[in-house]
Amino acid sequence: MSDRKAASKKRAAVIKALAHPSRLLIAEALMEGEMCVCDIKDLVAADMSTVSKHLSLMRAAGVLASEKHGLNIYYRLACDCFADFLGCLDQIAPRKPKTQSRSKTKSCC
Amino acid sequence: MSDRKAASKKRAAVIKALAHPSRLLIAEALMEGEMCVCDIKDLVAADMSTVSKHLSLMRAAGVLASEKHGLNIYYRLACDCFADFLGCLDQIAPRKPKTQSRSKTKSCC
DNA sequence: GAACTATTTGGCTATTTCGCCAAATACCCA
DNA sequence: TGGGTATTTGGCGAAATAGCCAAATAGTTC
Repeated sequence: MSDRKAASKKRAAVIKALAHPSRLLIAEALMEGEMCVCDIKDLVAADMSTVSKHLSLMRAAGVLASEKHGLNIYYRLACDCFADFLGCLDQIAPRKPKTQSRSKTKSCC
Repeated sequence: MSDRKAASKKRAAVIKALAHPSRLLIAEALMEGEMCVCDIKDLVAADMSTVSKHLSLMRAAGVLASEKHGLNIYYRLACDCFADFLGCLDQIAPRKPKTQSRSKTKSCC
């Protein structure tokens, strides 16, 4: 695979790491601060192994970092810049559907 | 599906719309200005129908808008905020792998 | 209106992703 | 060392996605 294509795929992988409802939820929660896997499991309400795989994927993409404290493993965002990332997302798809002040026509930016 | 879950899925869909090498390439190109489908087809070097489906998906997610001028249909970004979005991406996964000034260890933010 | 061009849609197969279960691993503490 | 807790990994079936071809559509020009 060409360098250019590999880079393109890597970049897409980073986005893919957030392109799933559960993973997006995790990323949003981690903006508040780090969490251990068991808490994240409660947050997304899925099987432990499913959550673990989501976290592994996100870490592999460079989106998350993890660290062990005592018995638990804590995950946190690897990058501060997600505020920008998610801010843009909010303009296109608001977090709370009912709170949308304007009409149904998507009025972005 | 609950409102909350639907919103979450919609938000993920927006990100998904960029989570593919070809679609990311298209979005990056459109930051320079609008393009017609045939030019985009040359850009991503794929079958016309494949490109069209990518574009439809991105428009459905609210990422792109389209307009007809003469014979051609022109697509453009529906939102200015992608600069932030992609700026964050650049911090995690640089556009050009070789130009990476630091060592291989990912030093984000 | 017929031929032509640009784009979209339908249908199909191949590939990838998802999420559960069960098993494995890692690590702490008695 | 051995039991216990937290997390990861392997495997599998189900669902979603990708990309090609062929056919349909829309709109233009003659």
